Amino acid sequence: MSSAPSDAIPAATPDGTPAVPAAPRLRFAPSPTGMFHVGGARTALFNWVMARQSGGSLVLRIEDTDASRNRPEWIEGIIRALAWLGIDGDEYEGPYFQSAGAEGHRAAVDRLRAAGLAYYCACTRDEIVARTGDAHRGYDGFCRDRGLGPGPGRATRFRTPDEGTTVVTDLIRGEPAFENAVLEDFVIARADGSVTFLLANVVDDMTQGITHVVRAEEHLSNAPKQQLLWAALGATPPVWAHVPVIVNEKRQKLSKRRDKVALEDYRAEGYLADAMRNYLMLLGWAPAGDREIVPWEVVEREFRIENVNASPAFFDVKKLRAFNGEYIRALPAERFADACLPWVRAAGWPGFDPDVFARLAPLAQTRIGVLGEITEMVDFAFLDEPPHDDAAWQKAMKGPAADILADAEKVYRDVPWGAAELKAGLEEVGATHGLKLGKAQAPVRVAVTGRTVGLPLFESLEVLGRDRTLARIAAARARLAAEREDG
RNA sequence: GCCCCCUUCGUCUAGCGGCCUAGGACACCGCCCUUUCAAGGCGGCAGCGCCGGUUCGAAUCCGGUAGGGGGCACCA
Repeated sequence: MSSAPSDAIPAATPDGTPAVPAAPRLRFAPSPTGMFHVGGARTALFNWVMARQSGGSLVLRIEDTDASRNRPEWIEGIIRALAWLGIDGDEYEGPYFQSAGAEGHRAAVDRLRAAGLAYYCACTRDEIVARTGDAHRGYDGFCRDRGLGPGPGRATRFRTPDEGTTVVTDLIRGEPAFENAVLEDFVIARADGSVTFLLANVVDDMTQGITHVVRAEEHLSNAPKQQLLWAALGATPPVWAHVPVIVNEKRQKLSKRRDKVALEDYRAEGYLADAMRNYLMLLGWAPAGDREIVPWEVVEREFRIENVNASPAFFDVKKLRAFNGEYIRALPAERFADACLPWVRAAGWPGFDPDVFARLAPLAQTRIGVLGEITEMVDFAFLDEPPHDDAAWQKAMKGPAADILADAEKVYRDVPWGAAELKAGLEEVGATHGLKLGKAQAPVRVAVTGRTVGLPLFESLEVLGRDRTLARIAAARARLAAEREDG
């Protein structure tokens, strides 16, 4: 993080007021209530890039106050996923845990109450709904001026102003204005004394010196409430940036239940971190010029939060996959082979041979979109018999297939064992049956690899070796003969 | 119902008053290359939601309208 502070991130003062901290402080504050998802990843990336390009800092805060929904493995999942994307431990301060700040949170609530800016409320949800007749009407202010003291079942509400407007300065959306009158008196502390998100989040941002809050759009309506809290607590609110949500094909916010959103899942399928983060950054933003696939340095240099599109972006797995293919192809051959190893090993083939794999891998590099697909490309070489695929068999083993196989077996018995010779040999075989190579290779391919499509055939045969190739052709001939007899 | 946000090809975007008969990418469709399939090359299809206004001139500015989205918990 050597670069000098730049003007990349607009300062924290909307209007001429002085004082902006020299270095911006940003934060990523996920709550560990499930698998870390792509939306969170994008938000983290945005924050990270902004911190780096401005010479500021990033803090990671785990908002773990809802004990019933948190799990330690999800916390680890967040940290692991961030590291995968390049945001490892020395890229941020923390992780801090929100649960550790409970004392400060309560103190803030006490201060607010002492100042008359918050009050005890004894209303239950049912009572409120019964009075307002609408589950979405918000709090009606029933306990506002009852002067209630502490007691069982009594939450604490923040007293929102009756008049005026709260204007939120947002780097992406301009200055959304909210009438204070429509802001309900929201709960800041539950009956059991624990504080809610709205308050804890603000207190933590304050104590951690956060100057820029970059988070998902779903929080936009929380911003005026939180800004009021900042002011009530005597601090200058941060600059906000609410990034548009990521949506599915139905244009709805990605949901853990409906959509495939876990970063882990994509990683497990064989998406490369570089491809993923490049793609994620392009959701709502684009580098200068007609470029999309760019080195991370370019992203860090050119990204501007103000240029992020304010409308929701569709998470297009097809495009992600295309990006991934580009990144896979750009890998040096050895790096590609190494990158595939986890999937290849997980396949558990007893006959696996790293040297054979190293020879096959380059042939597969232009043929897969995600690393996980490597197994179906090379499995034939490590199984005792080619994989079974009836559809492929039916398609290839008709017409002159039996004769081609017979001739091929004959020729391959003593042709010099090299791809070029194997190709020439089969070309000749095909010619005697009036077939071009494209047709003639089909039965051999299915006989040896079990599939109708795959790696270049002759190179594959070369790697497989004469004995195994011949054995497979013979086996296919036998099966064909048996089928003919049956009917 | 209330509040807020959003609106360029199917999708992600470039565009920030004339360079736009709107550019790129993914997807899709052709053709070429070719041992299958990819990759690669070439070409094609396709868009400024709508209505007013401002202006010599609008995708770009303003106002409406329609549509979409987010939020409205003692969750975060």
